[in-house]
Amino acid sequence: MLNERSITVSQDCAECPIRHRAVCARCESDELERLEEIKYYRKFEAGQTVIWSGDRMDFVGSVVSGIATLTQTMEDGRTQMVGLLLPSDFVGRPGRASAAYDVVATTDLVMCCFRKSPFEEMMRQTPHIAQRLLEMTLDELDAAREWMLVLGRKTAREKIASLLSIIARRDASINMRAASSTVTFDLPLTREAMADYLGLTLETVSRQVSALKKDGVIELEGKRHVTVPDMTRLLDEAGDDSDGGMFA
Amino acid sequence: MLNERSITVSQDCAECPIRHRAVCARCESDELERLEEIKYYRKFEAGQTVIWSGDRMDFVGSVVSGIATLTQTMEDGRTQMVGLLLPSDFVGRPGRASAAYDVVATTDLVMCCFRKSPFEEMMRQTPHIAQRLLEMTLDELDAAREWMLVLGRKTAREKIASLLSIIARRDASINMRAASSTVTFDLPLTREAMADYLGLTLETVSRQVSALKKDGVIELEGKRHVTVPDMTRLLDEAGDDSDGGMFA
DNA sequence: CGGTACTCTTGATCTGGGTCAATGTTCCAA
DNA sequence: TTGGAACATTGACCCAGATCAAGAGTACCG
Repeated sequence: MLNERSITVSQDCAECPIRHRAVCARCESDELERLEEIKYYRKFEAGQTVIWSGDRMDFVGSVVSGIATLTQTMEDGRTQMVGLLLPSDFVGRPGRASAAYDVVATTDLVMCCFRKSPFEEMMRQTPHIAQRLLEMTLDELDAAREWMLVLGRKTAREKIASLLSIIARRDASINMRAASSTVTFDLPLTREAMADYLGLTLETVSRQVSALKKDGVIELEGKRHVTVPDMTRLLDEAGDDSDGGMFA
Repeated sequence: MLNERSITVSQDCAECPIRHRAVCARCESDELERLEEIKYYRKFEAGQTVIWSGDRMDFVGSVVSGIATLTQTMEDGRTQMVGLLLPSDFVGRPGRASAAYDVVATTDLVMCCFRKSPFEEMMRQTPHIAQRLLEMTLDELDAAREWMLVLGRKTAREKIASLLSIIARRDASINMRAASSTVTFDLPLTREAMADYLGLTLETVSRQVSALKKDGVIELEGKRHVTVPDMTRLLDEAGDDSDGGMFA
């Protein structure tokens, strides 16, 4: 969830490099071969549900392209997004039979899945897979805790700025114009999804986005295309301590 | 953080059983011996800081007795607790040099620590330690995400009830009177600490605790000693879906 | 085209929880 | 036994964000 995971695409595993790197950092050939045997792809359209909370989940996997969300819902319908799954992020829990959250594709989505029991077996035999997974899980835990601060203590404006910062930062490597701090990206979420992530209502999200626009912190082209003329300013609005250790 | 970790005390590692079980579920004798070599104890008084966010952290460890909190603070002083460390909970991150959060003892605290680099070395050599740690980290991640729902979507009253539920549940095995759903425990946190955990102010915490008392959901003896006459009622107030999968 | 179904924006009003302030309760130390 | 420090309660008032309501784009389909 929202970590910077310096995934370098390896030449040796051409077909599905991101997942292999995500699962097995060292990418040794025999392991890759074994992973190859138990893997398969699944595609989803924007809006489709990958899995419902409580359903049997007999695979683990990672996002190849597109974006998915992890959400929890209370009986009365209040929902909270608890994770945003971006390419290379891992889903599923070795050693648990059913899904703990709803996983929904917010854009068209391709996932690379591994059948769970052979994957678990392989994890038992291949120590550094468990170590890699531990590393990734610790990153997610940090991200979740960072988000607890956002949810518990930030104002609506700071929340929006925080969300925009992470999305911007993750696209930064791709879109940042050299020597400038200008960043441009497309919002992969509706106002409602943003609200669910931030613990706000969609009206408040809309108002605060408008306010940030009016104040020149961001520029909007259409509803979804965002330009941040000055990232420093945005980070400042987010209330992050300078550098923005957020999601690092 | 707040997971039920069915730690059974093993006879073979009498001196410091909880940590060994926490770190190494299978508890084989040669590994225990190696852990023994690199472990040491640290004691803290209530209120002492174990480590400040950003400080070099050259150990990992787990809580033997007492309670510690994990908190983040913004420059302007707003603070959010992101974890509650109870006996058997693990602290520290293999592969990271500095602490990400302030760790503070809220009661007298004993920790069992392992020097980080030999521990990491051992983890490399002993696969199931990494697997055990992965399991624990996944539990913590679930707990953190569960808490995101509390912070983002629950009302003040529900937040208080949620917090009381977890504390009650964790003490349940010890204090629950057979065949009754009555639970009694001491709050290990000040009103302010509760507020920091719940994303509220201490005044609101105080008011809601009083309200739950007035409505007969809880009984108070002094400020800290709580009796829950009917756990079902409390869980209901917390808005948890029936069973209370929370922190399970 | 015109319709209908989303998604988003904006306004008006209400309210839960924050803020400010005063008072209570323990408990310890002088 | 009294003073003070830390923790807790309670009241009065206020405001950020929720709620309710009315449009405005935008896109797709018959």
